[in-house]
Parts: sequence; C-alpha cells; structure tokens
Amino acid sequence: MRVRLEDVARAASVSPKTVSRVLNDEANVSDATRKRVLAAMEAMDYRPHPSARSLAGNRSFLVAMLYDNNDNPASTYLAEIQDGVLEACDEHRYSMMVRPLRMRGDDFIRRLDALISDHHPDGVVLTPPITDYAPLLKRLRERNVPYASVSPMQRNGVIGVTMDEQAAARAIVEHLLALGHRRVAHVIGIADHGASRWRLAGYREAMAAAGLPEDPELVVQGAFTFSSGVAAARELFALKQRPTAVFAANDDMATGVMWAAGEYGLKVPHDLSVCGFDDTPLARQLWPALTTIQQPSREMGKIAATQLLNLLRGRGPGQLVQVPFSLQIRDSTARIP
Amino acid sequence: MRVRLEDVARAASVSPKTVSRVLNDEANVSDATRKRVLAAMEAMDYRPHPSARSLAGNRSFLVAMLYDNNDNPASTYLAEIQDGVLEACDEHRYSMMVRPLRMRGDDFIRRLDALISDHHPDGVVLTPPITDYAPLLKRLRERNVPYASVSPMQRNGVIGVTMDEQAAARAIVEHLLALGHRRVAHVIGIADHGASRWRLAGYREAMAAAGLPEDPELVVQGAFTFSSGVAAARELFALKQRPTAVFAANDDMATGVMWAAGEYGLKVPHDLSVCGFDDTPLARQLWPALTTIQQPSREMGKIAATQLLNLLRGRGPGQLVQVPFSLQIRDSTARIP
DNA sequence: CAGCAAATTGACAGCGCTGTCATCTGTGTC
DNA sequence: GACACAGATGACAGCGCTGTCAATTTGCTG
Repeated sequence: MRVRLEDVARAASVSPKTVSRVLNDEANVSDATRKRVLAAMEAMDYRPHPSARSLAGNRSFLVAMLYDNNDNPASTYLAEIQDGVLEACDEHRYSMMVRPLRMRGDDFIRRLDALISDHHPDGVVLTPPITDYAPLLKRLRERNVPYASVSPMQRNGVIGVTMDEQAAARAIVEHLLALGHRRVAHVIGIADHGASRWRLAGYREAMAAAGLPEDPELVVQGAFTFSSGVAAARELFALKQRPTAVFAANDDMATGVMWAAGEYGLKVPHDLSVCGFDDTPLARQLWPALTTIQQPSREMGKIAATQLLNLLRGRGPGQLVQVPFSLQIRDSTARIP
Repeated sequence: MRVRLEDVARAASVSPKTVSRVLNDEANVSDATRKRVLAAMEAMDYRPHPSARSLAGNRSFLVAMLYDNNDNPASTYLAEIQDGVLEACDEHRYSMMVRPLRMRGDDFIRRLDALISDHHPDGVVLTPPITDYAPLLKRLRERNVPYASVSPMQRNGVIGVTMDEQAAARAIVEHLLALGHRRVAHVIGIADHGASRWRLAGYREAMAAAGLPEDPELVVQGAFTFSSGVAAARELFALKQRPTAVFAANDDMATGVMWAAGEYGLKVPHDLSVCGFDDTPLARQLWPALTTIQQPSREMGKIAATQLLNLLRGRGPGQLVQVPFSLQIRDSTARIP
C-alpha cells in the first residue's frame, strides 16, 4: 500500500500540515520537529503524490523544454541540452517534459496556449531559435509563465545561459588569419537566427581588425544544413579568385563544404582550410577532423534550467550566466602553402 | 478563470459525472447527450486538469520513455525515437517524459522503483539496450507497469516494434559479396546488446551462404563508438591478408574504420569498401558517403508507443509490429578492383 | 399495458495534498 | 508574575476530478 503524508504524520506524531511544511521546505518548523519528520519520511520511504501536490498547491512541479523541430531536426545539440535540463530538474525534484513547437505558421501562439492549458508547466526552458520569437515571449509573460533561455538574442532581463558567440567566431577567424589566410569566406546560417548574426558579426570583426576590406563575394547565405553547405561551397569555388579558407556558421555546413571540396578535387586542408561551429560529434569523426568551436551544451542546459528553478523556488531572481567557449583546432585548417 | 468540468456540466445541463464519462469515452452515454456535452466543451474551450484527473482516477496519463545514456550518448537514433513516441502520446492525449536509466551498476532496479514511485507512469517505452535487461522487465511486471519495446531481443509476449536486423545485416553483406569481395570483415557492437548478436548472425549467414569459411581474424570486437571502430580497423589492417571490405555493426564504428583507412593511406572505396548500420545523418555527410542500413527510427518510436497506448486504453492487447529496413547503397562500397 | 431488464444519469464521497486561519507555546519585559 | 509577541503547530476545507452505487428512464416482452 502507498505511504501517504498522513501516515508519516502519525509516525512522527505531528499534524499532516507540519509534514507538508517539512516537505516543502517552509519556514517556522522547529529543528527538532523537522528532523523527526525527515526521519519518518526516510524510514517509510515516503514519496509525495505529484498529482495531489499539484492539485492542492496549484502548481505542477513541471518544467517544459521547448524546441523548434523545424529548423532543428533531431540534433545532438538539443539532446545534450535536454540532458542538462533534465539533470537540473531532477536535482530540484521537478519533472521535465520536452515539447516541439514549430515556429513556422502563425498558429504557434495557439499551440503554446494549448500546451500551457493542457500541462500547466510552472516554467519553460527555451532553446534556439525559439528564444528569439518576440510574440512567444510576450505570450509567456501574459500568461505568467516564467522562462529561461539558452543563448537568447535579446539579453535584457532574460534569465538563462549564454555564450559569447561573436567572440568565438572572431577567435576562429583569427585562427585562420594567423595561419596566413587572407581570402577567408563565411557561410551564414539561417538569416533570422541570433546565432547567425553573431557569428557573422564575429567574422566581420576579425576581418576588419586584420585590415581586410569586406569582400561581399566571400560571404554567402546558408541554412545550417549539410546541403546548404554544399551549395554555398559550390558558389565559392566558382569564384574567379577562390577563398583559401571557409568559416561555416555550423559544423553541418562545414561538413557540406568539405564534401563539396572533395567533389572539386580540393584537398582539405592543403588546398582549403575549413572550420565550423558547435563541435558536434561529427566534427571529430570527419577526415580530416574539423576545427570548430566547442560550447558546453549539456552544461548550458543545466545552467538555464537551474536559473529557472531558482526563480520558481523563490531563491532569488535568476540570472543570465555566460559560459566560455573553446576553440578546437584539428586537422581541417592549415597554414597557407 | 479556469473552466472546470462542473462548468461544462452546467452549460450542457447534465451532471458532472456525465461530462466525465464523455471526457473519458465511456460507454452508456446517449448520443444526444454526448453531442451536447462535446459541444459545450468545445464552446468553452474546456481543458481537463491533468492532476485532478490523475488523482481521482488513479492513473497519470503519463508514458515514460527509458533510455540508457551510458552506452547511448545523445544519439540521433534516440532523438528520433523520442520524437515518434511523443507524437503517438500527443495523439492519445497522454504526456511523455524521458528518463535516462543507466544500466551499469546494480542499483538500477532501485532507480526504476524510484522513477515509478515518483512519477507513476501508466506505462513505459523501452529503447535498446534497456529492452534486453531481464531483471528490469521482471520488476516492471511485478510492479504492474505495462511496457512496449523498440527492437526487443526476446520476442515472446513483448509488444512494441521490431526490425529484422539479421536479415538487414545479411543483405548488406550480400551487397559486398555481390561486388566481388571475399575477405569481408565484421566489427561487432557491444557484446551483450541484442543488436550486436543479430548483426553478427546476419554476417555469418551471408558468408556461409556464399560458401566462405569463417575466418576468426576477420571478426573483431568493437563497442559501437567511433574510437572502437578506429581500433578495430587498425587490428584488421595489421593482418597479413587485409580484408577488402568491412561491415561495421553501426555507422559510428564504420566512420572510425574510414578514419583509420585514411590514416593507413587506404582509399575508400578503391582500396577498401566500408559499410555501416543505422543511417545516421553522418552517413550521408561523410566523404565518401556511407553505404548502410536505414531503419525508420521515428516511425518505430511511434509504433511502439501506439501499441502501449492501445493497451493502456483498453483497445486490445497490443502487438509486436515488424517494420522493413532499407539498404542505402552509397559511395563507400565498390566492386573489387 | 403491466412487468422487467438494460441503458442512462446522477448523488456523493474521497483521491492526497496544501492554503487559510486559529490556537498554542516559549521567551523576554517591566 | 502578568503581559506581549513571535514562532510553532494544528483544524479544516477544498483543489477538480472519478469510483461506487443508487435512481431514473427507456425499450422490450408477453
């Protein structure tokens, strides 16, 4: 038979309400009582019934992680974030649910509403590119659902976790420049993603700092996918004066660039240096292995969720934490011959 | 203010209990009444409160998807299954939670118990290799938690989804044999995973059918990881008589084999044909692109969850559905020179 | 058209917990 | 030692739904 709060109360000779107080870490319980109750809970292996708690207390102990499965088809990046979010939720004894929320189409607000009404999450964790949709953020605020973001574009007032993507992009381009490259191309990600803008900004910053005038030919649009990387590379290789290095805004596109290089008979890194961004497992497994930017995705998920949970549990306002990146230099970039 | 079941009842001029009956698709409600209630629900945009439903009805409308994050670090395979499971749950208006359950160590039963006591899932979906741990299955049965499996090893009485892995492995090895290869090596996956056994069995079956005696040198142990593929390949390349083709039990290991081939100066597919299993996104992006077996992971997740949900909703006993595989012939395999 | 079984509907309690508010206890003050 | 006051504890109702079982209506039979 199930052990209920009432049973614990009887065992500890206190009222159910006092057990409830201990369970919820409330103030105004004497140390002696608290200890006694905790001991009883432990001894009886008491597990509060989540539905009862949620019904009576008008909160769900549920955090929803939202992702856009449209532009993010089952990426490892998301899986790692999810893992981190889950870990944080576990530590705070919250449950987590993952929800795809396709941003394409104009009914995503309706779908967000349905999600909230159906599941009553106490808060949500937003992952890119959902972090950047103003109407969605507005709706969450209207419905009074706290949220934390992983790498938000707008940074004022948002809590969660961020990385200095612009500095990272700048660092990787500087690496190419240090190898002697001058015609360095950039493949941009999906235009309206914050990540794309920052990475482009970092590229420009590095080029400008090296005194290289911007050559529009060298900056081509991609869409974060392998095939868009292939297409972008073909454009670049068709130029009269080919680039000697390509910085793609993510690893998938960089892989596409390498693929296209093979197609054109260009050897990487001898004829062309290629680098990416994200450090997917793929990056290490390519031949040659890809120079890229590593971000601690799992950690980032955990931090974002922790900020949200601190807020939910009334432990201060929550912050926007910045995590460091790391430049992974591998075999796809080399000194210009 | 929240619309409650009672409000719907008043609007439809019936008792709350009748609304409840309609909500739960119970029998013994006249068509006229049912229609009236449904109309009222629709008009008022009624959303039942999950916690109240779960508390009163003693069920959670929750399906937990279990995975082993030890041997499966954030793979796309799992992400796709998860997506399919989620879709099925949505259709049946169940929620889904994902839970890692590390099988290493001997306290996983305790952790399973905690999971059940803490969250009360109505059922669980098991993914490989969790499908194969007998003590875990036993415990689920003891605790009366129904489960469905994705690719279970034991097939008697288990519901869920399966693929004929042995036939798939045989098909891919037959493809190599048809290209004229005779010294075909195999890199085995983690020893106690069902998948490894079947793929090995399929390899043997194809070799035997071609009248090739088994050469123990050509069968080496791997662990489903990239680096284990590299290590296995090094072993194979060190043989006096090198294989001309390698069938690795998954794509990650196949990628490792290709990587090692690069290291040894072997050109794929000219000097060595390589093929894998799973058709991860990686496979298409390698240079050359990898010949492999595709399984419809997303679909498989959906089917497994659907079988479980049919069972939970009292719609028959649930089945073990077999899905087809497809051999993806790409550029990493070629006729022997 | 009485008589009965089956189908339909409703009354009511209670799932396991927490919010509200009342009560009690211990400490310090003069 | 009487009094004030903050801290600790408890009584009780009720969160929104469903299970149980009783009441009512319907349809059918002879």
